Amino acid sequence: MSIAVKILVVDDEAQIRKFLKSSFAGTEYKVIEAEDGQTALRLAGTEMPDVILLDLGLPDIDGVDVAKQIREWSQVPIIVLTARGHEDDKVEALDAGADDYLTKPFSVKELMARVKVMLRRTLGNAAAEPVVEFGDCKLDLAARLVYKNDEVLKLTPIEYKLLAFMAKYADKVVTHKMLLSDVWGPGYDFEVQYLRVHMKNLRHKIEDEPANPQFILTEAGVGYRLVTKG
Amino acid sequence: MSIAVKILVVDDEAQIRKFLKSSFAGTEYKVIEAEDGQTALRLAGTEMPDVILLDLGLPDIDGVDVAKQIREWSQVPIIVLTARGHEDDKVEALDAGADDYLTKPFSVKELMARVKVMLRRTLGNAAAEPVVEFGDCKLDLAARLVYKNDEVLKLTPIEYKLLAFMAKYADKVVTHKMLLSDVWGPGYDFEVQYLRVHMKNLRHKIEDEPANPQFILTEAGVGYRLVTKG
DNA sequence: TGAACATTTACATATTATTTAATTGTATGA
DNA sequence: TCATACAATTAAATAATATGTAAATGTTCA
Repeated sequence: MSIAVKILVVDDEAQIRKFLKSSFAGTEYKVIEAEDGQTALRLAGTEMPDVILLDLGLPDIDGVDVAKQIREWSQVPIIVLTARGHEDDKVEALDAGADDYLTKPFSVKELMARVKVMLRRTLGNAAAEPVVEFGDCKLDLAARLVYKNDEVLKLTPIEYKLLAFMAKYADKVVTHKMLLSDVWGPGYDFEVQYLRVHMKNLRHKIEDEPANPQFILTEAGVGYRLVTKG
Repeated sequence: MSIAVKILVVDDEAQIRKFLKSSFAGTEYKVIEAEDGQTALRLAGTEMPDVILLDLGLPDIDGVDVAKQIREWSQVPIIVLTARGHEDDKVEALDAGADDYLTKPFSVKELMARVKVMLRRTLGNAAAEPVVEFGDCKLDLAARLVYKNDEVLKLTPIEYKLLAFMAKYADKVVTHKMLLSDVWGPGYDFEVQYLRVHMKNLRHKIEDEPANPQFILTEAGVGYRLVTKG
């Protein structure tokens, strides 16, 4: 990656913007700033950032709407920043198309890691691969088969659908709602218990240590995330 | 993919035609008949046979002339049948464009062999034959034949279509819907019971232990999968 | 008409999904 | 820090579906 990666930071607090800008100083990243939703939408279009860090508490437009509007024309990864106490918003934002979230206060280290993961998806391999790998598992979407150590795993239809959906959003957070609507259809948004049971069963087939999952991670109160980085 | 090999038998003796037809019954070959030269020329044009077995003693046109006329526009292999005592004619026929000859009486085995040689010459080099193997079975898509331990299996049309479709997607899961639409056509998407019955019958012909299938695997709630790799 | 094949029916078995309930883990405010 | 409420994991029971099978009934074609 020779050209600098452009990060759009959207936050109304100048202090936060400054903090983030200095955090990325001296790295391969270039930070541009927006202090409100209007500016964010404009810069998202003109500057073509590689990643957007979006605070939800903006003075003019609701952060969720900003995410929604950007998603209408762009696939740029959006990482949502929420303050503790306003955590309901993040689920809404994820449903609106955001890719990941961080709760303030967060460590720079973790932020960097999340940004890197997002970039690997978009810059690394643009074409959607028909095969997703994680650990010693391999998901062949074309063949509709899942392997663990080159042996075909026996998954039920629901288990497969759940895994395939998470794989589609590899390394990104998928909300309960997204999973429930995709697998069970509309009207099942609140049957979170279904997810818990099936995720447990999935983990027992995929994870080496189901009680300490390495691939299917729980995002408490939000959803799940399939980790593919090795 | 070629359909069954078509053989045009040209002979004025109904007994001979019947004999040849029964000889090829139950094989990959389909026999059509002509009892005189006129009919032979017409069928050679309309039916597009893959091989022509031509008796030289025809009531209306001289067999040699039939061969000559066909050669004016077609390269279809012509095997001439001559009775002992009229063996001079065969030289003439070969000069006229015939490819091979057999002297009556001839054995079915020899006839088959000669036909195969002819077919290899025309069809063989056309394209590498698509063959799918699994266990001790072999599916020859070009010849439309299925072997188990080198013996030809007798499959019904539906059974063959099902197997061929699964072979096309070898080692991948094919859904009930895919199979039903391909074999029965649109509008049969829900007749899963058809599949169950025919798959059971297929397994009884292909599998060593139909109750514990090794090749035609069930993907519960989804479809089936033909395993071709060990 | 008989033979080969396809469809339909009925039912035992196998596989999945859902529900329930007990337990453990985690976030958060006093 | 601790208590508390909520969320998540887990196992086990029950319900719902899917599958394989055999056997009866149609259908087609020579």
